[in-house]
Amino acid sequence: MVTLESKKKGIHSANICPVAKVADLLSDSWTMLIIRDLLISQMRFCELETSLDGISTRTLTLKLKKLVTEKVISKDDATHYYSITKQGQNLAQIIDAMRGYGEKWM
Amino acid sequence: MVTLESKKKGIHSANICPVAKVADLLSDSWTMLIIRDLLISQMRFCELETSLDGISTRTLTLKLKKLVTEKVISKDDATHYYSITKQGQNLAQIIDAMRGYGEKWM
DNA sequence: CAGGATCCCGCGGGATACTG
DNA sequence: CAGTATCCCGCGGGATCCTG
Repeated sequence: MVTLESKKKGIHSANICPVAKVADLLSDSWTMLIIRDLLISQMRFCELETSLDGISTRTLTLKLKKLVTEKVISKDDATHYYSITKQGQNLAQIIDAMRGYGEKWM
Repeated sequence: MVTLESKKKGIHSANICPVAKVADLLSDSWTMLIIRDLLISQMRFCELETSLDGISTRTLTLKLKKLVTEKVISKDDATHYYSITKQGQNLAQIIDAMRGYGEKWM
């Protein structure tokens, strides 16, 4: 019953807590890695597939769609390139903070 | 087959990319919210249960155990209080970055 | 190459009941 | 209150095949 609700209004009172909102967005690790890659340069589907070793086409498709919907990335329909939007670039701070922690403590 | 491996060495070549490591640690949203709460003050099991509206006892138990193992939080066995470790406090930068993005863009 | 469509399995995690 | 122990279900996501 939580599951059904959470589909609509986001998990864990995501509508009030900004941290929860982002947690909901990034709650699977593939998503963060896609963003990590696209922050470096635009990439095509198969490039991401290679970089994200092990991801299935289905999952990559779904994650990319979600990120496009969230305006984090955009797709050039002519060239088939995915790239970070201006909004999405703000996620760099999160990724950087993660990298900092990971390098130091893990 | 990925699943079995990933249990040992972490998901998505987590052993080489620091971002992937942290992504693996934070790959479920409950974990981030637990950290968010404990960054504010130490809390007991039932307090977390209340704050994290909707979490099951089983899940909270598992997440807390994992975080203790990761040296992110620690438990006082006498008082039953959970609190952030010094190492864990470094996660504040990630949480803050998340809050910043969430407030501005979501 | 870029995805859509299916099929299917595992495990993350909820509900509930019980113990120290 | 602070968990532990089961039982069970849903869906996230892998594998595979097909299309433009």
